[in-house]
Amino acid sequence: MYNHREIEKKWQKRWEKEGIYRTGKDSKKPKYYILDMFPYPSGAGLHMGHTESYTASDIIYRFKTMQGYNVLHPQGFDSFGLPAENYAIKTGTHPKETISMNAKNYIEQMKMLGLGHDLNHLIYTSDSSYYKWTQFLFGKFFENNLVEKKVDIINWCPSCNTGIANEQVENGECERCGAKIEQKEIPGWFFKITDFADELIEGLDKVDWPEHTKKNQKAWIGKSEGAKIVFNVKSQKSKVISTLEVFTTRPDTLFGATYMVVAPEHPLIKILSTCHPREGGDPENCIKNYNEVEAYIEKTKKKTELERMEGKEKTGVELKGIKAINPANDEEIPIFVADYVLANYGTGAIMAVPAHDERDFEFAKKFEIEIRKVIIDNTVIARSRSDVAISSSNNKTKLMESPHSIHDDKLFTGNGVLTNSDKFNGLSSEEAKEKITKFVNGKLTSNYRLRDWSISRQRYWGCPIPIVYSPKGKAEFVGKENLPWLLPEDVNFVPDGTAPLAKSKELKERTEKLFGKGWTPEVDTMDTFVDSSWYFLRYPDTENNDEFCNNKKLKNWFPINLYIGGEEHTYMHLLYARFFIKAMNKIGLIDFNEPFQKLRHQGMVLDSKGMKMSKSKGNVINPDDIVGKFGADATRLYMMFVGPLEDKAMFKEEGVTGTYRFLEKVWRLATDKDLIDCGGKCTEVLEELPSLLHKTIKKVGNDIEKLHFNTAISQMMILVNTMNKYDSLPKAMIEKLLMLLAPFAPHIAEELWSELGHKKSIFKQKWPEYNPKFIKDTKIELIVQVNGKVRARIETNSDISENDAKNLATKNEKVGKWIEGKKIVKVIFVKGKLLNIVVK
RNA sequence: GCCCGGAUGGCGAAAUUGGUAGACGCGAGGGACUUAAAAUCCCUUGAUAGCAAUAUCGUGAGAGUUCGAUUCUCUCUCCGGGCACCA
Repeated sequence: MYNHREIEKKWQKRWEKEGIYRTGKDSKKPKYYILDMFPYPSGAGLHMGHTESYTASDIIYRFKTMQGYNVLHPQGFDSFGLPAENYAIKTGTHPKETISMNAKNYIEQMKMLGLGHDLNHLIYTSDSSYYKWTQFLFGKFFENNLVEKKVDIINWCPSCNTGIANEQVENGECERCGAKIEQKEIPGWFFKITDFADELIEGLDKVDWPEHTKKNQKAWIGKSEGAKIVFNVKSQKSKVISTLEVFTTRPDTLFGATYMVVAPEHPLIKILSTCHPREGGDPENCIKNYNEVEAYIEKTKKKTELERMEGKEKTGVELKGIKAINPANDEEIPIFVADYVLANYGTGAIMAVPAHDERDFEFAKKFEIEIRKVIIDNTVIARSRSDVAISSSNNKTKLMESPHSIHDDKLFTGNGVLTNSDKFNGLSSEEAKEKITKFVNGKLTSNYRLRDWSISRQRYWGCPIPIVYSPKGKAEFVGKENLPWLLPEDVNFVPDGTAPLAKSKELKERTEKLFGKGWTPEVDTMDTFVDSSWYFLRYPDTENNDEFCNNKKLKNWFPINLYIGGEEHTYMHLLYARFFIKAMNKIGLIDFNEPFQKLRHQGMVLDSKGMKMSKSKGNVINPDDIVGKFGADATRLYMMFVGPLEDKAMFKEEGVTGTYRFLEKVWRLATDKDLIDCGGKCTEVLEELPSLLHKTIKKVGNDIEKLHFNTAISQMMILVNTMNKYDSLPKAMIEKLLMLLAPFAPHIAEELWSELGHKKSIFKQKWPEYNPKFIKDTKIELIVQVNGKVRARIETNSDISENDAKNLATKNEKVGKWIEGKKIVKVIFVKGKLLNIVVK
């Protein structure tokens, strides 16, 4: 009787004792690095999503090992982060303890699932032996000008009392706590990820990632090409008092710019708000309606992002007393402040071309600003031309005036041909972009949606930023010799608006002791995404105290062959990690520039009705319960069988029954049948089996390689169902089956393998090879179609010729019915498969 | 609104390059074994008509290309996810 409880425990113990999961050293075998996204050790433990993706990577690990690779299959914990800190605030338990307790539970669960991670080389990002190197890398970035401190408008979570990255804002709410995000100007550290924007786009071309993931990441970086153009700003006294730079993707429409807009946060407003004679200005040289403008700015500040989204109607206030000069035609145009222009995209100011931009169009109509058409729709021209040809008047000027009047208020946002643009008339948009930009001394350039990565967090449970400030306020790296720059222990981290580390006496004293009186420590900690941006570099060399990873090991193990994890990490983790690798490559720390050669996602695991699992809904399924009931092998098998890895999976317990039954069948096959030891002559013993076995060997191998685990399992089911029909079976055949099954259901495979008398683990066996000789079918069912419809199936030899097939088919009674009295127009023959007779 | 996915039986799904639609599993129905039940085994299971052989229809809808379309092209509908005034 198949008793999963007994055998799974037994083998888990034995495997651990024998250390079969340890990565081999200085192996001559080729390397394979399979990586899981490491978990945050939460109190809830592993969930079904982990079960799915970790099983997938475990199958790959065991398969590649059996194929003769030296496989690195590590695991660790992303153990810094808010939940443990919040829990500490609530209960007083130090995050360290929470983390270690939870991690212990995770490890037990991973063992329970039979996952073959090398647990002797675990990583905890909150361990000083790890974050020492996070700090080292920060120092390297600092020295190489890849990180800078700047005051910027950042997203501020008033509940967490900390700044957060753009990527971590959801619907205007904090991703972690749900509080409404405010915009706040605070100083903080930023990684210069935007320096790598182009490389981050280009690098995607050389990695094997899902196409949609690449597309999404590219869209997130958001490159758009256009020009930067400077407008002069003058006062009532006709004096140029300032300039306004804009970014536009449509410099070809410059002649149609009839007003300008600055974002409420734009510095120009402040600069022109007060015009004291003392500052060389006078009241005639500034914004005359500043009170009104200020009121508008205050109003937008109070608007939450949600409210801004709801009220799509354009609002704004004209900056009275000043005008901008359109550099193309020297016309004076009004300047507005309006919240439809964003402070942190482009230059925070736009030239508005209402005739050719939807938003500007709306705004201009509301504020009654001139809508000047400067581009004509090509396709309309083409149409007009033919109209004109009919009326035999092929005059270009006439064409441009009618049916499109120059001052009409139709909106057209596409590219076309220029009009009303002085000497540029008649040029295409493409040509004009370059020429007009040059004409006004602008610069063709690219702009990105991607922002620099704000990493400062005013939290306790994170990696301390290894920076100290001189008495004059100059920031300096603490130096490699002072790493790890320890997270202080004497901190009460209940949030009160000041950064927790600022309350540490020890940190302050440490800083003064090492650097001198008046020196102060940086009190912010790093975003936890910094920790997870390089963890995979540490795995090959977790014990190394002198380097983050030994150079030889870096050369051996990277890039990572396969990375499996959720699609939700496309914009943050996967982008940040790629940035880290590119930055480190630039500094010369590593010699590759893409970390993850191949990436695959696992889909979400939903409940049986297709709902997301959540505590509040009470529909969370705990892997422990399922494994307790059906065993790890049946659970693993089900998670893989339910559908393609990347698809969403609905978890149904009856489904696990199915894979459990399958394992019982395998068990009986190996224990109840007469096993024949027929040496090399097994193929002669039974008719259909050798062919099916070899087809199965081929399919299972290919499917694992493609991560099509569901079809690999169904193929094994077919084999088992067929084998089950026989009372006696060649022992070698059972053994091959067990080897195929081993990566999926390791415990039962190992148990039966040892029952068959083997002393050495099944995972030390070489992956079976198939013999093409047995795969080739000699007999086939030839499909005969008439006009594309299947009319007969004729058993025949697989190598039948077209002529023979045709004769066979036309003689066939069933086929005859359909071609009788008709003329055969054409015959299509697909060798070994199909014959299609086309009749009329 | 834009971007990215997806849509195949009662359900999860499968289908090399355009070539037998529905493999495999679940569920359901029937049968065998059993005093009985569970377990196991066998049969049936896309729809319609028919005792049956068989025929017609059928991969979200509509069109197109083709001897032949789940697969390729176009248009549309619905569902899921992401982004959201990106200049």
